[in-house]
Amino acid sequence: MKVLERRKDYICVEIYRTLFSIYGKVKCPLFYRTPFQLLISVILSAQCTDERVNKTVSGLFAKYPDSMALSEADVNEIEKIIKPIGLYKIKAKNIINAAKKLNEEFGGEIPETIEKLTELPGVGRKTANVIISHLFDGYGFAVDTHVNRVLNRIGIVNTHNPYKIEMLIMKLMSHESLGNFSLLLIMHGRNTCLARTPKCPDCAINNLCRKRL
DNA sequence: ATCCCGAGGG
DNA sequence: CCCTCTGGAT
Repeated sequence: MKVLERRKDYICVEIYRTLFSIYGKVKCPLFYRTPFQLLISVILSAQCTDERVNKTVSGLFAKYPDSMALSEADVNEIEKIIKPIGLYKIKAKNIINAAKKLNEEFGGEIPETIEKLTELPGVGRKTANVIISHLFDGYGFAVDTHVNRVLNRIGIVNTHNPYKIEMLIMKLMSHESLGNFSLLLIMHGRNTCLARTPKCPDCAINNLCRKRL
C-alpha cells in the first residue's frame, strides 16, 4: 500500500475511534418494523430529513404495512400521504412499483445484494447500502450528503462521486465497521460538521481536519 | 437562499 | 459531467 493511503487509513481509524467514543453504536435513525418498511423509509428519505420521513411513514404503514397492500394502492392516495416528504410524485410511483416487483420477481422478500436491490425502482447505490448494512449485517458503506461533505472537508477524499468515495473507504477501513462508520459520519455531519456553518471549535476531530476553521 | 441518510435521465 | 424532481425547516 502506498504511503499516502496508509496515512488516510490511520486518520480514518482515528476518526472512527473518536466519533465512536461520542456516539457509540448508532441505531438506525429511520423508523421501521419490517425489512419492507425499512426499504420504503429509505427510498422516501431522499432529499428529506429522517425526522420528517418518520412522521409521515407512520400514517403510510398504518394503511399499507406490507408489499401486498402497497402494490395495490392508488397512486393519488399515496401522493397525498407522502407529499410533505417532497419529490412525492416520483416516490409514490417508485414505492408502488417496488412493492409490485418485490411480489412478482423476488417472492415478497427483500433481496440481499446491491445488484438485485438496485433493480427496484427508486433504489440506488446509497439506498442499497443502507439496506444491506441494516438488514443483513452486510458491509455496505452508504455515502449520503453528510458522509460526502464530512470526508471531503477532512481531506480523506477529494471527489464528490459517491461511488469513488465508497470504493476508497472500502480499501481503508475494516469491513465490519463500515455500516457504523457511515452512521457516525452522518451523526457528526448533523450535529457538528454542519453544511452551512460547521462548528469547528466544538469539533472532536478538528485536529485531523484539513479545513478546520 | 440553502439544505435534507438521492435517483434517474440526458 | 449536468439537470430535474419537491416540501418543509432554518
